[in-house]
Amino acid sequence: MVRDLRTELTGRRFEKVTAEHPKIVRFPLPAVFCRSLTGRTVTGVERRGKFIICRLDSDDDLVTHLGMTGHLLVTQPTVPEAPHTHVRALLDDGRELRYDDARRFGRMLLGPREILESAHVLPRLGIEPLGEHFTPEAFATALKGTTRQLKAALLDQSRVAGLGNIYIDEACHLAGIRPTRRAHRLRRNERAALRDAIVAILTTAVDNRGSSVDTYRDVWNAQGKNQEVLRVYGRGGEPCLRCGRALKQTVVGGRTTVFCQECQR
DNA sequence: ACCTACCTGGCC
DNA sequence: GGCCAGGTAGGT
Repeated sequence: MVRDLRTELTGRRFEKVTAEHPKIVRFPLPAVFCRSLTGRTVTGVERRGKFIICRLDSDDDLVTHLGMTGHLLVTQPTVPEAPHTHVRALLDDGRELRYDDARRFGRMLLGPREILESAHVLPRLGIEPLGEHFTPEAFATALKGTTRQLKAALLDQSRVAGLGNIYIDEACHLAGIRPTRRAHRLRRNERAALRDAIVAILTTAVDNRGSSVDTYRDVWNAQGKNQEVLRVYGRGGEPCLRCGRALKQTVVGGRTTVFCQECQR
């Protein structure tokens, strides 16, 4: 999404902005948010964990988290709006940036980077799994000092940033490690395998333009195709693609979890 | 470190 | 009607 937004939005100016729900537009108040965004030009688009960051010429950042069901769409204004559209921003090329989110678990924030980071508006985030610093040593540090189950530790955004329910199950299966293991008990070689699996799973998912398991859509409202290559997520009770044994479905870290009792130890 | 709440929609 | 869903955030 960030790559597509970078292409679509960099150099574009926001002409007219409307926003309602203060639950979605969390900071500042929606009226101030709209006023501050109007007339601003996007200078770049970045990502940190699951946060999408649009850099503006005002030195503010427009920060978006999609939650479970959020969509950022770049569309012609003539296209009918999704039912739960909360933010609209008319662009200087005649198109519109829209945020819709049925469950309203997502949010948008606008302000100087330091303010968003300092004032507890944005949470503390851990290491970037697709960054150059995601070494076996850094991964070991991230998993050190927690007795939690491996999956619960990986869901913790302050340890590794950006992993969620789908890709954690996928990476654990690829690495042959049970998500129920205690995070600090992994052997060095297991951690190395898991680190490589995380990078591989995420890289493939991005190449495949995301997992449209349910409502995920890209900025042009198109589905990804990574859901077609998922190994375990959503396949509880079905045969493991590696060994054929029925995949086990349980709950780990409060989330539905699927793994292979044969291939994952 | 764990549990529940927050929301709507889709499925059974 | 009840249950489940890509994710936090806040209380205990």
